Amino acid sequence: MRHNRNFFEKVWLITLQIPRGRVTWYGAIAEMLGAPGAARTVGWALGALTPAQARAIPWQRVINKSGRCSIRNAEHAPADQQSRLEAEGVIFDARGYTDFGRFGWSGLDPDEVDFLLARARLPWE
DNA sequence: GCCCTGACTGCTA
DNA sequence: TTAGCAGCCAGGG
Repeated sequence: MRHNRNFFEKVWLITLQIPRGRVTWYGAIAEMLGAPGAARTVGWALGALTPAQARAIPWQRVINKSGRCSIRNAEHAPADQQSRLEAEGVIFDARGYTDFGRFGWSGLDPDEVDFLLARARLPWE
């Protein structure tokens, strides 16, 4: 497949598809984009959102694979991300872990990703 | 093209 | 169970 968008934009488009009250992890998004080892780059892409863009992208629904919030951003602390998710109905235990079995997003099939990247627009486009 | 950075991961101790 | 560490990869300088 061939896309004109850069990796960051692809990450944002995928993130937009995560339903309210569901979460996924960095590596899962990287895998959907055909770059299984690029989990760190996914985190970087979300960190690169401007404050205005961050209001349009549900970045809080992407957490690390262990089920915890690992955000490191000047604008937001892990506790902020967790409370945003709790406001959507995601439950965390006392140690800050959530259960992918209950709140995990099933993700997109390769053909769905293909269609999305070819057709979807980012909110500010 | 080389080098550094980062909201990650999986393995080892 | 937690901590450290090396590999990971796209962008930017």
